[in-house]
Amino acid sequence: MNNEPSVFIVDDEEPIRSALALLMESVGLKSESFSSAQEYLDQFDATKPGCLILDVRMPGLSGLDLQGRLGAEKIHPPIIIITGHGDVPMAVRAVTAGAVDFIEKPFNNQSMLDNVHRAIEQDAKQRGESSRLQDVEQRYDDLTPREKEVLQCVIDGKRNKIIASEMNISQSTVEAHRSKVMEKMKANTLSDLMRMSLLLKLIQ
Amino acid sequence: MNNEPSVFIVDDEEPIRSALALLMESVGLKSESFSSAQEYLDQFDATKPGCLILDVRMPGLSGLDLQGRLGAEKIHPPIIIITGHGDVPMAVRAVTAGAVDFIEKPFNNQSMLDNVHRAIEQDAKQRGESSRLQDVEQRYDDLTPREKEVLQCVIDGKRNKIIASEMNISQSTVEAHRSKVMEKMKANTLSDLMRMSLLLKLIQ
DNA sequence: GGAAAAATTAGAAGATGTAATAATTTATAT
DNA sequence: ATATAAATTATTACATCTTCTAATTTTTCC
Repeated sequence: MNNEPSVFIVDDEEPIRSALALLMESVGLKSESFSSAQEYLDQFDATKPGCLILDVRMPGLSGLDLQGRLGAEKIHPPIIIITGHGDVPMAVRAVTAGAVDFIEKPFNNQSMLDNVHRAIEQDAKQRGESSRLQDVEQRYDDLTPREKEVLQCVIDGKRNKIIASEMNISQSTVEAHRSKVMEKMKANTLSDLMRMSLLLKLIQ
Repeated sequence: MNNEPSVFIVDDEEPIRSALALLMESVGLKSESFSSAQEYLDQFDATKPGCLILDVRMPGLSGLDLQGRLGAEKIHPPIIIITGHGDVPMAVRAVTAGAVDFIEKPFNNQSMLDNVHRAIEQDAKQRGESSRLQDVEQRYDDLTPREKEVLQCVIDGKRNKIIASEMNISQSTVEAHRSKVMEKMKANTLSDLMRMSLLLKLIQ
């Protein structure tokens, strides 16, 4: 597997693409260029780390459209938007939709690199969090329906006795489910279990 | 106590202030107007619910300056920024600093009202969360240093025996501290305690 | 210096949770 | 229909946590 982050450059103007590619190369960053949003989407692979430099105005899918599509993905590279003729509402929309930056052309090379580095760091961070989450989600999915019920009761702080009477089963059964839950979730302590339940948003 | 939310209007131009005040009155919203950022700051009261409509360009403290000051407060009303001559970088800066919106004059009355209502809702929500948090913080502050240490160990999932040996005290002492912690924090169960510790960011 | 708060310890009784083992009854799916 | 997984129960022994009572030592503050 290749862990090295890439800068994905999506712009319909060739000179911009090569200028950005060159800029990235100059600091040892790998880059991949695409001349349209669709072309990027076609090869999109959620597992590839990096960040995205995206032009707003392009034939076909616009940059903001692409941003919208990516927003539906579980994880995607942080997006830096560049534009030749941006207006304020467009910038506000892009940033509130989660873009890490919105930069007007012509941009300053150094500040672009700063932004790229920050975005790549952010990507690495959220990618780490996401992989932990997926681990835990996998374990949770392995629980049987009954075990999930018991888990919910446990994180609500209910005693085994209470759980048993609420579920109309014996305390022994609750204990059996509970120990299965701990085993399957790989939790050593109740607080482990609570921390995982947090990630899974079973709490609050 | 007065729970009714206010729209705080901060703009150096009188006509804008009265237009906005009138607009708010037309939908039954209370408003308070200020002709400068300093004037608003002088009367600022974190306990007053509502939202803030803020002009960027003003003599003295600018809108963005005021936004920065408020950002240092524990809680403040959501900020809607309005501007006559905004540029993209300014908008990006304001939104990434947490402004809920950045609107250019002249604005559409209806969309302004929509934004105001959304902001007031958001304020009510974060105000509720913040008051729960303050409750819990108050209780936490009442813990003695030793009790705080024990609490940290407990939420790390350590057993009393382990805590005792790590702190070089007897298990009885740990039990004593622990029960004091539960009592002072008003936690009935371990999961109550974990939930509160989350709010306090003692976890992760 | 002395009052008040905090930290410390112990012991005992009872509640609660855990682990290991074993067995029966229900689903579920091929 | 029949393996397989899930759900159910019980028992025993042990570990752990909780509560209560009572007391001593140490700090802290006025």
